[in-house]
Amino acid sequence: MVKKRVTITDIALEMGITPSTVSRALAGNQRVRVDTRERVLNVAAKMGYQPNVLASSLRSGRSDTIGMVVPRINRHFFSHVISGVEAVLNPAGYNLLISQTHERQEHEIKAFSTLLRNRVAGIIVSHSVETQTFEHFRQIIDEEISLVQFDRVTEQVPGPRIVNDNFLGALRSTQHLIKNGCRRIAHFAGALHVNVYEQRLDGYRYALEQAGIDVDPALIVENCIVQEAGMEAVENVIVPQQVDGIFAASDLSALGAIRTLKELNIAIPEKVKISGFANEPFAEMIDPTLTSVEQNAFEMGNQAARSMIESLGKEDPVSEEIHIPVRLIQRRSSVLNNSI
Amino acid sequence: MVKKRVTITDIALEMGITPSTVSRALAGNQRVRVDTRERVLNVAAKMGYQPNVLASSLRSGRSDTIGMVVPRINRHFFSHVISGVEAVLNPAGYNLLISQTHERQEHEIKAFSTLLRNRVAGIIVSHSVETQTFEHFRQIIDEEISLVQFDRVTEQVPGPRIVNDNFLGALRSTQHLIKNGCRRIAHFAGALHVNVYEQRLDGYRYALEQAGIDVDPALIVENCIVQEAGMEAVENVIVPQQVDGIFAASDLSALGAIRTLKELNIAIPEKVKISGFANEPFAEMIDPTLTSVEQNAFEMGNQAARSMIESLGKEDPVSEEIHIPVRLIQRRSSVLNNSI
DNA sequence: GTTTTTTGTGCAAACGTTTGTATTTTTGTA
DNA sequence: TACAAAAATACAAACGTTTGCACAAAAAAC
Repeated sequence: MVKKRVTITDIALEMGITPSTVSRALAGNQRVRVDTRERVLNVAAKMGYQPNVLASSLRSGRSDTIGMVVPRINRHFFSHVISGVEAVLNPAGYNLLISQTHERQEHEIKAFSTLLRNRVAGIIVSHSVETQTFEHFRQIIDEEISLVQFDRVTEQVPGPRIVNDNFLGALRSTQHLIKNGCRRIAHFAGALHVNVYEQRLDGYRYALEQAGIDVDPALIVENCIVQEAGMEAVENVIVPQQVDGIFAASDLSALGAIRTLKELNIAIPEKVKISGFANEPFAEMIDPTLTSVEQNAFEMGNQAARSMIESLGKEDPVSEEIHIPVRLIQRRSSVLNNSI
Repeated sequence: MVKKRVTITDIALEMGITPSTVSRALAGNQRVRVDTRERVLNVAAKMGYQPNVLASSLRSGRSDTIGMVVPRINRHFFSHVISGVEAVLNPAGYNLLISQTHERQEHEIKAFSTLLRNRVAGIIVSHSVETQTFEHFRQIIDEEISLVQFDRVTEQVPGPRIVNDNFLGALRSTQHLIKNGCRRIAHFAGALHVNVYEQRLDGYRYALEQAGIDVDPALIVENCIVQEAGMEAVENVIVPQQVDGIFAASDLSALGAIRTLKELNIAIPEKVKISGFANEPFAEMIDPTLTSVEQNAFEMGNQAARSMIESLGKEDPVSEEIHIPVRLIQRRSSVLNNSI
């Protein structure tokens, strides 16, 4: 099904010179005369030459393809990170090979394998929620392929980690609820072995402690990040425990809570104040609008790409952690008066 | 930066056999004895062998990488199509190389070039909004690379086209407004050189004609697909023209209209009924909830991938058009009583 | 027991580049 | 004009596979 394509040998034959000269001319090598370079470029263009990246990478041992492994491409946050990575990598001459894990470690392992087989120069990854062991990173590290982690990361693997300031976001968010009069504040947490949810819980705890409020374990709802979980939590925790504030680690569970509270005619924000996390697009569209912590996914992608490019130039990976600032966006779900 | 990796030659040396036998064993070739195959597999696993796709593709002339070109990765619709493509392609052993055009034809051309250089087996593409000429598809066609178009497509390029049933969606949507009592129905259209928007306009027109309602050009607002455009259109068209129904080609412009109408205290759906297109996640979250035409992006991706795989097996491309069914979802923005 | 067929391996070339080294051409200098 | 130095080009090997063909050993047929 594939036609034969024009190669540098074809160009060389056409011009009566050698493939090596053509190669050097195309590469902009200094050792080829200016006018021959221009002639080569002309003939190449005329013949519709497209360099064969496979052959080039094979011979040179260099690759301009970066692999990216994310839980789900079609999640708002991740698709924006991807976009941010692409925005930096493409102009720099790199391509992106993308795999999704669907939150399965098994798929993560397969994805790594595929990327290694494709001889990517580096891998940008955010762990699947299942991922708690890291032996499958061994091969990447052993083969000295640059590795950049973002969002869901671990210190057990070397290389740069690009993360949101989850702790600060949670801290500010909880402080905001306290400042607005909440005293019994619940937390909808995620899976606590994942760094982002652990840190959000820490921020929540710290805010309470600073304010002299006891942390009540009964008010911490684990694995509460989807809408349905938020709904159930209202029945099981919010109402029985007489909660007056909710800091949700996810906008979706916050949404679930809002919906159920509205059904029960419990006034938001009068009776219960709510803030979420991620500032999903719907946060400003629902009624009441949802206070949330904005995380700059696009910028996170930019930074991940920049760290990757930097890593590619270095011998040994630097295991720094880079924080992308977050911002609390106050909306009606947590503020009484109409001043916002 | 890249360590030397284990090759089939290393395996062959280790076992005292020949690289060709190793190659055949790994490929599952019949001509190699069963027990040697198993021994090879064992040694390969033990040595941590990862086949070099570059070398393999270079030699065999075959590629298991598919390129995908979309306007924007981080748009809800496209990210779901990508996900759908991936869901079919990955299990079939293909990889996805993704580029975004940011709606620029110039980037589309560059993306094609990149994919060709990477010797992809096929390209799945949805045009940028700028794309009105198609010479840059020439090279893809000439090199006999499989091409599948989706959503934004043209008949000027051969190969399968996977599209939503835009006409039917628009027809049903407009009929729905008519059935609910609207007589002066405006249409927020997109760029009419793009097939999807053209077809939505056609569906709108056809519905009016069938109902014996004159099509008033003053009620057709072109290039009205972002929120701001919807807002402006309320001031410029909806109010002055005493419109009682809006069929928007985009949920975003519908949202803009809703917001401005609410500001002007014009009751929805009592005074103006509205329906959008795409069924974005926010459609069921805003107030009032937005009637919209659901398009199955994930399924569209599945189908695009299936068509691609099919194309790869064929000599000549079949230029069929495959329609993904759409569904009108009735919500409060267009229906008076509470029965929905 | 010899010949034919089958089965399993090995050999070597090829895919399209890049790149170290050798060779030729050009340039500069005496 | 001759000669060395510098510049430009050519040669050939290599990257890691795949694959047609040759070949040997084993199995089957006579």
